[in-house]
Amino acid sequence: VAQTGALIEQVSIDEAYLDLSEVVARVVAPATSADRPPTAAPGTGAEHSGGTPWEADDPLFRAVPLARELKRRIFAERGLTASVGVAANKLLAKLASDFNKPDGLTLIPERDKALFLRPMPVRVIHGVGKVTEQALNQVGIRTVGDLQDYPGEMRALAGSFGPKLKQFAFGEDDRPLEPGDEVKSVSSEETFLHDTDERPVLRRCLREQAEEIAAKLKRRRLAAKTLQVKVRYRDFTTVTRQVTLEDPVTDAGQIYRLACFLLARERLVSRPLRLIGLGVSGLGEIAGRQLALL
DNA sequence: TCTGGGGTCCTAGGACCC
DNA sequence: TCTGGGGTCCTAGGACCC
Repeated sequence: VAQTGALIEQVSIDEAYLDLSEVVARVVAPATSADRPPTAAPGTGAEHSGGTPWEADDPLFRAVPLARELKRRIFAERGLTASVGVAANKLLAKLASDFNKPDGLTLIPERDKALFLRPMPVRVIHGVGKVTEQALNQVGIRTVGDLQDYPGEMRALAGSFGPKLKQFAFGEDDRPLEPGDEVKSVSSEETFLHDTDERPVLRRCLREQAEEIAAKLKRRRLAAKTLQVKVRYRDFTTVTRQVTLEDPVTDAGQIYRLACFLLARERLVSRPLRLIGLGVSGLGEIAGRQLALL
């Protein structure tokens, strides 16, 4: 699929969005109806043929053979099944891929999307976690359909995510694919088997974490402006402290020393720790030399 | 579920600047 | 200086995702 020239956004180690719109435009023959996968809308058959004309979904159907081929290749080369969702945007594609999990191929047609979403719990929407779910439940919103019908101000329920959430509820999503692979932060943390405040143990741990982080920075030729330490206590309270540096750091020694300095200054190891961690952000290309402004 | 690890993005307050 | 407005950067915490 990569060879087709599709735009790819890698989300994680085993998940990615592919924009096949260019590719599909070049595909000659539309898929035959025999090639179509089952569409996902549960209990919604042909009864709503009005609205969006069927032609709008044509590009989606054309992508299906590509999705099949992708699954076949993954299995042939890795022995792994994969789930693929075909839809007109990221939100729906993700939902579709989740729909038939172990080895699925699901298409959500444009003309069915709002209806397809209605019976689903709000939690299926990307960006709605435990807290937002609670907030929505509080006002009686349980399904995406409830969300669609809710007349109130979404901002009050979900903050700045509110307006977007409303759009999502109708299956509308205009987020572009982001093919870049820039890293914004690098971190390392460890939870101990037994809580500890023994300095040698903590130091060894920090040392390793600093080295891990430095190695990653080095690989990407990055330097970090901000360094953060994190500790967690027995009661699970978690505290972070950070410093922003004048001169970005790159090497393990610097990172380690700064971490020790922060921990000491803030007296964070006054009780045994369950977790200790280290992270850097404010990443930028390593300064080879400062170029003259011209 | 006595709660891992590596990330991204948002929020809110404060310092500081013009 | 009993007190504006707009902006940036920094800090700490938290929601969410895989």
